[in-house]
Amino acid sequence: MPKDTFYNLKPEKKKAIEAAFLEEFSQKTFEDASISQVVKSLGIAKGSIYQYFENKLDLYLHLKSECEKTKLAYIMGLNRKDFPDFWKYFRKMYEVGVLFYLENPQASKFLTAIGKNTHSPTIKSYIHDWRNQAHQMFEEMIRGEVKAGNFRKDVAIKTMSFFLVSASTSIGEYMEVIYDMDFNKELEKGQKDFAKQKKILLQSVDDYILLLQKAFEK
Amino acid sequence: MPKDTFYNLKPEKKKAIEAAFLEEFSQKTFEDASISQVVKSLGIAKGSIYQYFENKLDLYLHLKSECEKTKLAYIMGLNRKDFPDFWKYFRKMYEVGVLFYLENPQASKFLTAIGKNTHSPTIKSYIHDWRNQAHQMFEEMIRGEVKAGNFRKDVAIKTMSFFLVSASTSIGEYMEVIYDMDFNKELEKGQKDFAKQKKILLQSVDDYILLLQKAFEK
DNA sequence: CCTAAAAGTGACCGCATAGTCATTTTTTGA
DNA sequence: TCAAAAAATGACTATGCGGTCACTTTTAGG
Repeated sequence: MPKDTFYNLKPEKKKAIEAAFLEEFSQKTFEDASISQVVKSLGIAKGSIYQYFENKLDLYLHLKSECEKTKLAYIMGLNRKDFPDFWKYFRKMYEVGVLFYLENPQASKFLTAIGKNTHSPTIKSYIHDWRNQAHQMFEEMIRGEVKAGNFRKDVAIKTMSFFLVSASTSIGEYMEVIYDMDFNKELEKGQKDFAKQKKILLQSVDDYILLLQKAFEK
Repeated sequence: MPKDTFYNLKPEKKKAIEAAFLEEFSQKTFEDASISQVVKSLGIAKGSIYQYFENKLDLYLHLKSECEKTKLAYIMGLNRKDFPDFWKYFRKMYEVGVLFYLENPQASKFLTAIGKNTHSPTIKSYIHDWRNQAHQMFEEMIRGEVKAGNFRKDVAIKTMSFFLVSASTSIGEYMEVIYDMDFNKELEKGQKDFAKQKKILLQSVDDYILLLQKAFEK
C-alpha cells in the first residue's frame, strides 16, 4: 500500500507521477521498467518515490488496482439477465470497454501490458491468478448458456472457455491495430472524431461476434 | 553468426551449451536471461561464450534459426492440395507440430517463448516481422478458401485471419495446459505413454477445429 | 515569527549485468 | 618433441538497477 505521503500529494503531482509510471509499465516488463529513468523525466528525486511507496511492486500494484477500479466502474451494472442473448451482453461488455479505452488510454494500455509479464518472477503469479479467474468466469457463463440450450454441448466447456478467452484477448489486439491504422489516417486529415473511432472499433467486435456466434451455436 | 570456434566444438559440448541457453531463454525475457548464470551452471567461463558468439543477440538468433530449421523439417512437405479440405490440412499441421513438441520439447518451448518478448527493445522487431508473416500467410490461405467457396465471405479476410492466428496460438497454450495436467497424472501412475500423449494433445486440436469450422463455413 | 513536523533530495551502497582482453592451457601437426 | 595456433579463462570495465539515509527545504499552526 502507498504511504500517506502519496495521498497527501497535490492532485496534479499525484496524477503526473501515476501517468509517468503507467507509461513506463505499459512499454516495459516489470523488471525492465526503470524507476531511475522515470523520476529523471519527472524531474523529481528517486528518494521521493520511496517516500510514497514501499517499493517497486507496491507502486505497480497501486497502479494496477487504480486502473482496475476505474475499469470496473465501466463494467459494473452489466448483467447477463438484462440482455436477450449472450452475444448482445458480450457486445455491450466491449462497448463499455471501448469507452474505457478511449477515455483512459493510458490505464487501458497498462492493464493490457500486465499480461505481457508472463515471465516476470515478480508479476507472473498475479497474471496466473487473473487468468484463472477469467477462465472460471467464462466457464460459468458458458455452462449457463449450454444448460439453457443456447450453446452447443458437443465440445467440452473448458475448451470453449479457452477458445473464448483467447478470442477476447485477440479482439483487444485487433482493435489496437485497427485503431492505430485509423488514428494515423485521421492524423493525416488533421482531425480526430471520437464517435467515429468508437464505431470503427466496435465494428471489429461485431465481426468477431459473427464468427464466435456460429462457433458456439447448437 | 556464430564464430568458427563454436562449430569446432565437440558435438556434446555444443549440444550442452545450446540446451542450457534454450532453457534460459524459454523461461526469461531476452533482457532478463543471464549469460553469467548459464555459464555458471554449465561450468565454463563467460569469456568462452564470446569465443563462440559475437554477443547475446547472435547467440539468441542462432538458437532461433536452429529451432526453426528443426521445425521446418517437420512442416515441410505439407501441401494444401494434398488434403480434401482446409481443416484436414490444418489438423495435419498440428499433428506434425505435436510430434515436433514431443520430440523436441526444449526447442518447441523456446520458439513459443520468443513471442513473449513483445516488450523487448532488442527482440520485438523480430516478433513483429514473424507476426506479419503469419498474418500474411493466413490471409492468403483464407482468401483461397473464400474464392473456392469453402469459407464464408461476409466477414473481412483480415478479421478472419486475425481470428485464426489467435486461435492457433491459443491451441498451443491449451495443449500445454492439457499436457501438464496429463503429464502430472501419468507421473503419479509412474508411466509415460508417448502415443497416448499425442492422442490427448490432438484431441484439443480436434475440439478447436469443431469450433473454427463452424465459425468459418458458409 | 518561529519551531516542529512533513516532504524532498541525491550521493551512496550492494549487486548484477554484457562484454573485453591479457594471460594460461590445450590441441595440432610437422 | 616442440612450437605455433586455437581455445579457455576469469579478473576487470562500464553501466545500470532498486533501495537507503543523513541531510536540506518546505509547510503548518500556535
